[in-house]
Amino acid sequence: MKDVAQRAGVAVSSVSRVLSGNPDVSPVMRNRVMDAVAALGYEKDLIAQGMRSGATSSVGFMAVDIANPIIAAASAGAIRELRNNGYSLLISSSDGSTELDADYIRSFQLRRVEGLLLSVADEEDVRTLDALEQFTAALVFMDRAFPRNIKASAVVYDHRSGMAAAVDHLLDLGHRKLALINGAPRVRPARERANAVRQAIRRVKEATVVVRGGSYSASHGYDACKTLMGSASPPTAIIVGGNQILQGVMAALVELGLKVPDDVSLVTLDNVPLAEFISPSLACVTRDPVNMGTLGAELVLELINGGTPRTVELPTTFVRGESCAAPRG
Amino acid sequence: MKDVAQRAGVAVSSVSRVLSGNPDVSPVMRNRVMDAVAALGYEKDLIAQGMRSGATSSVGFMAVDIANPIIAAASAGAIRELRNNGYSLLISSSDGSTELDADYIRSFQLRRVEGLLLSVADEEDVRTLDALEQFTAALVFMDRAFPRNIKASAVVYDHRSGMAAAVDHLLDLGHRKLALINGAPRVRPARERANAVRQAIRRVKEATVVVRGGSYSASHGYDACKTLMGSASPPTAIIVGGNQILQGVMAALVELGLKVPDDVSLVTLDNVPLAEFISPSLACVTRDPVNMGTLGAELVLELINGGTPRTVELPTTFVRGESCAAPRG
DNA sequence: GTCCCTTCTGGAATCGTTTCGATTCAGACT
DNA sequence: AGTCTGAATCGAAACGATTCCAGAAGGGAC
Repeated sequence: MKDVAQRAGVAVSSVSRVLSGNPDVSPVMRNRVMDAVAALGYEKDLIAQGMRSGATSSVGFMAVDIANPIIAAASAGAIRELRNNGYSLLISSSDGSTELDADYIRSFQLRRVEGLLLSVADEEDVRTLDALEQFTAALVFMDRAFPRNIKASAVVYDHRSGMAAAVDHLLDLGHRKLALINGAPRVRPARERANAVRQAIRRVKEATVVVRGGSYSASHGYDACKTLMGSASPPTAIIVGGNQILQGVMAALVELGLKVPDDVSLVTLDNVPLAEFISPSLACVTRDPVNMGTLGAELVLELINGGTPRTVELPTTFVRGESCAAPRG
Repeated sequence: MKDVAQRAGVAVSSVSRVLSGNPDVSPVMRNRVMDAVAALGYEKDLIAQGMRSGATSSVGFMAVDIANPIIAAASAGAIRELRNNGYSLLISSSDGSTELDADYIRSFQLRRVEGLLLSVADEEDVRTLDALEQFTAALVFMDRAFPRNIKASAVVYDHRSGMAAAVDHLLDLGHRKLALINGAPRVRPARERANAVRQAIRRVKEATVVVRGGSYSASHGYDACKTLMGSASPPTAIIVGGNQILQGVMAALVELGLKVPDDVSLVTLDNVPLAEFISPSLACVTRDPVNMGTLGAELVLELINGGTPRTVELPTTFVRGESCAAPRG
């Protein structure tokens, strides 16, 4: 910029005014500066701008696992929305480690992001909560609960309605012994699903449900499924709380020689792309993950521009499939 | 930092020295400064540091579609590796738009990233190439070819060996009319696959292959499959060049009432998580996408630290499946 | 006591912008 | 001619850190 000023024979402040579209510049000045800019191939330095203005035009995105298709889709939505508003996205992936979660929050803070979209690995982790309390920029939780003292917006799914519809369907088919193989109970979605299922089942007096919490992993699905199906009175229907878990469940069912839906009915989560070609087709509770990212980005921009925190709820839908049938006998 | 200096009764330069681990500080000075830092809750400003030193400790990641599971997995690998070296990752997703590609490259440049990992949407696009020539930081291409005049490292897949093995298998089963429903020919992987298939088929004189290029989309797969199978002499085996394309192909086959492998054999790409539960099991050419991200990150760090550009090749493997059988008759 | 050397510390310049107050100058008015 | 106004421009300070240079102590050796 100094070079540009020198070449144009003007002061750096004038160059800055021209480049920032300040109206107090004469046409002749504008031309001289623009010529010099073109001649020297000058490019502004966003770092220096950010340093001066305090606005880095960047937002952080904290995911448990960016390779998870649901989260990847959400990030794609956020990237799009933020790009349209001149913001860049810094992404992290904690791989489920709560220490990394806390570290990342601090790291984003040091980088002076203007906002943070996050799905923490554990809502109750002290280190994470500490880091969040220190955090000063805009905060938007994605499908997570957070303590009152933290001022933040949130975008959450209405897991209850989708789950309730699934349970209703199973009850209507005649199932009375259900099981939910759930994810980590320390995050909102798993809690909501468990609560929804427990509540929906009350409609039929003699119906019962077993909830098996664990991690969002194939191994948890595998173990839980084997245990459940090997018990004295196994469930006639299983609701699977995550696409990773599903893999383990499917593997376990194959090993046990159990057929879906003949031996056990199955409801799963988040229709993954090729699932429609699995036979029998899988009944599932779906949602629009891209939307979560888009909305999250909108909320964070709102906060950055001085808006007040608010929570937005997105729907989930139950989709029937051949994997659900009346129980035997 | 000024506040810290004032509270400790020392100069800012001394505070900086203490905090940056400069050996020229007395223990008493160190203690006074550290006390003041703790008392004031001081946190360094990475923006200001970056401005002064020119090192932003950030790297860009440019994907065609971050929601694609392969790319998402690669980004997860890159994030992990970069995090371990103190770098943050800025992610973009161009949704296949070449203009956005060029814009993003410039945007990363303005943000002074120290390196860029990228998969461009079109290797030959002029605007993209222009932007790349202007780009001054470290450059690592992910499974893309690039012109000689651009100094960059690259991590590429050996698509040929996996594809050749697939073709060999089909030829051995007796197939003589193959088809490859391919992605966009303006990027390396699609070109490599097409070339590999054309070359491998020569082993058997009377064998032929039709290559149908297009986009990496379900609709392309659907259209191409319908056209191919509706032709006078349809192929007896189809190789599908992408997981999005596969969806369209599967849908088309269902509509046409064609059974795999009875009516047509199928080889696909990039075993997606639940594919193993699709019946018949899908033969596919697989690779390790996380590795691409990890290696890409290593290469970019190498360049940042003054290393010379180099290209690393990763293997692909053909995995047999029930979707391949001898052709009818 | 002087000189030199080492060790530590302070002050100032610097990175690339933006912005504020000051300055210049042309033209209008008295 | 003198004063005033407003537009256009300039110079300098500031953002928050790092780093170089100079200088101040302190310790030994003579």
